Amino acid sequence: MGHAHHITKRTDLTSAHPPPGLRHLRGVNMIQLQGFNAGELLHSRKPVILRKVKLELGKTYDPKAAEERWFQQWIDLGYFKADPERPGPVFSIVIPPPNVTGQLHLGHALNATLHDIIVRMRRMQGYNTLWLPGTDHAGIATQNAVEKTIAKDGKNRHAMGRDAFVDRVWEWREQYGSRIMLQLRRIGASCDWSRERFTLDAGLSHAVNTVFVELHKRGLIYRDRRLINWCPRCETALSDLEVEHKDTKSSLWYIRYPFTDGSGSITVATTRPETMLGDTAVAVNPSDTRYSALVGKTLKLPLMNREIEIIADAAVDPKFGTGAVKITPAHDLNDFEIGRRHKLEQISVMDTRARMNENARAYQGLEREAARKAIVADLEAQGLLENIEPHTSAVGVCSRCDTVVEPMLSEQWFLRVREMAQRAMDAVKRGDTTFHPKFWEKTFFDWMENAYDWCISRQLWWGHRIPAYRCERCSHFTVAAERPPKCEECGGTDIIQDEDVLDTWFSSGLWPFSTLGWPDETPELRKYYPTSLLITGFDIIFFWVARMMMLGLELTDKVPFRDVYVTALVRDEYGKKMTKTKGNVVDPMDLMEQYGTDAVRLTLAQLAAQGRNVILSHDRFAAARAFANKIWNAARFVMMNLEGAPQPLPEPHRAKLGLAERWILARLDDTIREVTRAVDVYEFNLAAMTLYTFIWHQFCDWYIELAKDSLKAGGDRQEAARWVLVRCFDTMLRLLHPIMPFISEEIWQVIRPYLDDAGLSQHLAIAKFPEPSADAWTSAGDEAAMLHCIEATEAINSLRALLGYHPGQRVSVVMNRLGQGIAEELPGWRHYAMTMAKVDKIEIDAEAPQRIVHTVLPWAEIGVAAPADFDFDRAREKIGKQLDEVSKHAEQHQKRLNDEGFKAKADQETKDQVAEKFETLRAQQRQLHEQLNLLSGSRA
RNA sequence: AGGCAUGUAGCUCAGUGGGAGAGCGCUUCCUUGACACGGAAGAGGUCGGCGGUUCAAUCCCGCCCAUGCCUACCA
Repeated sequence: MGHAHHITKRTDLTSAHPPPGLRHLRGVNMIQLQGFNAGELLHSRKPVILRKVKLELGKTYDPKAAEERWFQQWIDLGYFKADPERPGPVFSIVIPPPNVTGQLHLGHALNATLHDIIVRMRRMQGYNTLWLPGTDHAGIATQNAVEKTIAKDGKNRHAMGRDAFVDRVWEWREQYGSRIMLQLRRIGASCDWSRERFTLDAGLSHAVNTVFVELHKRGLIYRDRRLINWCPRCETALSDLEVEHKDTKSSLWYIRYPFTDGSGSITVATTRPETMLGDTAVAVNPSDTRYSALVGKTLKLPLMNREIEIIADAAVDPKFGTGAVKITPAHDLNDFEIGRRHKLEQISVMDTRARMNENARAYQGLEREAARKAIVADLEAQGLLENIEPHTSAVGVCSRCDTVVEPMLSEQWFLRVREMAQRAMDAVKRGDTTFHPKFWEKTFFDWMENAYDWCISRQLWWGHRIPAYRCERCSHFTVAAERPPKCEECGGTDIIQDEDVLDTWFSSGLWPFSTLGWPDETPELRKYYPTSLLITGFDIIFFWVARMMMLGLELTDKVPFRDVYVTALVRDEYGKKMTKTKGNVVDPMDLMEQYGTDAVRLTLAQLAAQGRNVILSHDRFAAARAFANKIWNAARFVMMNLEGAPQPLPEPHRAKLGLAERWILARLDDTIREVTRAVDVYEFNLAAMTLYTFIWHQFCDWYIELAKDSLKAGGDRQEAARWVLVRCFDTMLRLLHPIMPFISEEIWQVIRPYLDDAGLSQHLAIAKFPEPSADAWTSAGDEAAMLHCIEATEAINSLRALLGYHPGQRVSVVMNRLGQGIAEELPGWRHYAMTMAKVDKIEIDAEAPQRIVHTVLPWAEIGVAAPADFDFDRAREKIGKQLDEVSKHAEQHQKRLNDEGFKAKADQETKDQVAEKFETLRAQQRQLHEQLNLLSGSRA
């Protein structure tokens, strides 16, 4: 609900533009394709060639038109299809498969955006690129979802029977399984959609069976009876990872256990009185002198009248409770271990739904909680309850249904992980696989070092049936990919397949190679495995990344991916995790509707800094939408000025480029370098920021403004400006395309006819990614000149505002005390500054007339004539402030220069720099003093 | 209980061993022929605290505080 209010609020604030439904009334962008219409293009299955595009652009960018226009064309033309036969460097990536029943949430949107950015960039850079999409059957999650659904019709899976229920789940999958894939297309994901996989596919199931049989043969998969985590609601075993710990307020009960000889009692403290029915000992620490005399004594277990012994075990903490612990090997992992050491009997007192069983005698049939109450009451009645203390402990609950997990004795299949974990850690230590950000490697190692064997069997119906066959005669399990004719142990033919299925993460763990055709040596496997990169959230490093590393190395002898980029977790604007129960889930589909897909993608890329959280704010999306609109309008400007221009535009001789042209082309090269570098090292936010700043604050704010004159001038200047505008736009759009694919393609198609068509692709989606020019566009002198131009412009504008000039009014400027070389460079830029700051004349070293307010730059004094009614106190205030600032800095530099340590230890280059800077600041300081005096003189 | 991360402008976040940045918000002015989802000019910060290393620390190191997350078999 919270977020909905904010969306509404934002819409209200910006009511200047209509809600999405009414958008068509205002700035609809109309790109008319001669000979085709967009509807036809969208539905055409045949390759389409765009010949000529005429532009009639509305004032506001309409994302929907572009989004509908291009995606289907890209697909139809097969741009995203991977061909293993194609030569060239490889970039491959498999999607973290979303659950079939899921729909796109912001985590997916972020993830897909980052995938798509790097995949599109690599594709444009000429890599043989594969992005493989697919979904996960998500065993327990999906089964629970379907159970909930059928419960509404009063049905349950047991009544339906296994086959009918599984059919029902498949129906569900048919219904919802493709929803999230369609939503990924909406966000622009350039996957090879012809290679979509599902973890229960025939191919992947074959891989799963193969792996199970192979790992069993290697002795890594085994069957054992031990204490496992059991969800009494789902009625299945769970892995350690599927148990969440929640701090729960409860009590610590102190219970007296009388000695059988009647000589007194020992008091134990427990958080689970109901399991005492299964106690088979009481343990104390061997070094605990309070109890050392009692070890070996027998006790009468209250309520059960069973004899148990006092034993000594080092695992007991003498400081907790009374230092004496009741031991229930069948219901507590710690007790299970102690029980094994002391060969204690294991008495299970609950059934699979956590109700007390026949071993609980009088309490049989009670739920856990009811049994607890009854037992505590009975103990109290017998005077055996010594004390009750409040106590908070971390209770394990099922991560899928929140039911309190019960440690249960059960026979299950396990995967031995220690050796595989070691190998995975070694691979990361060697750098075969690298985590980004690096600190996640520590998390990975921590878990790997402590990994227990993985319980991989589940008492569920939805999943990969375990390829093991139990003999009815001797109970031996024969493991085989196909149903064996007879028991391998006794030769009995009465064998049935294990009812259980595999943990869903078992098949997910094979995903990077099973999707490429493993165990067959397919061309895809040869070409694309190991994959280049895995992008995923940190919440599944253990569940998924670790398992893929272990299984990949074990089965293919290769790491499954070279790099792992761990994304942050998307949170709401209050920093809270988004959950359905909190109702703070923001639907990315709504965001795309409201702001446009490209704006959503840009925002997610900007927020994808290498931290842990991505906090959403609607203002960010609005800013990204404004940016899209800015680009759109820049395109309108360019197109307006290409009226009648030749197609393609001829490239002007370098000598005909003005300073502004050379400067913007140099900035463009900087941008190419920075964006490429940033994406290479997965700094998506930097790539986004770099483009944003270049396009808005360099290209639009400066170059477009400076080009206006040239465009009006005609001739060579017009030709050069047109060419530079188009070249910048072309390059910008190519750089932008990975982040904002729709608007960039939309505009690129319009400017495409003006580009040099040698080797030019039909669509931006497969155009070549830019590389910086071989030769620098600017000299050092050019750079200095433009810097001075910008500083002068800003200084004049600042003075204009101070002096209260109307923005349209032209002013006259005087420049005094020009620094070294300024007079020579000035002719190159003075007209730019005059345009940008609305100046009608600049006088150099003019006889300073009265009523001029100067500002002092390090390389010149710039003055603007004040209007007749100007109050000079305001100017004095401003100059005074400037003087304070400069004095402060000068003082800092002087202090540093006089510092003995600095003189002795700083290197010469630094010293020279500081000394030079100090001289400049001193000069500036003197001039500002003079200005202040002059202003005092001007007051009258 | 351990581990990891974070702490910079009102908000959301970049950033760097030598003069503190962006977006949004705020103030003032402006509909000028691309764009008011715009333009110009501003205000606003002891860079969480305390120590240390260094000629020099917002940045490196240590401790502390706050917040978030993960892990954990104190019954």
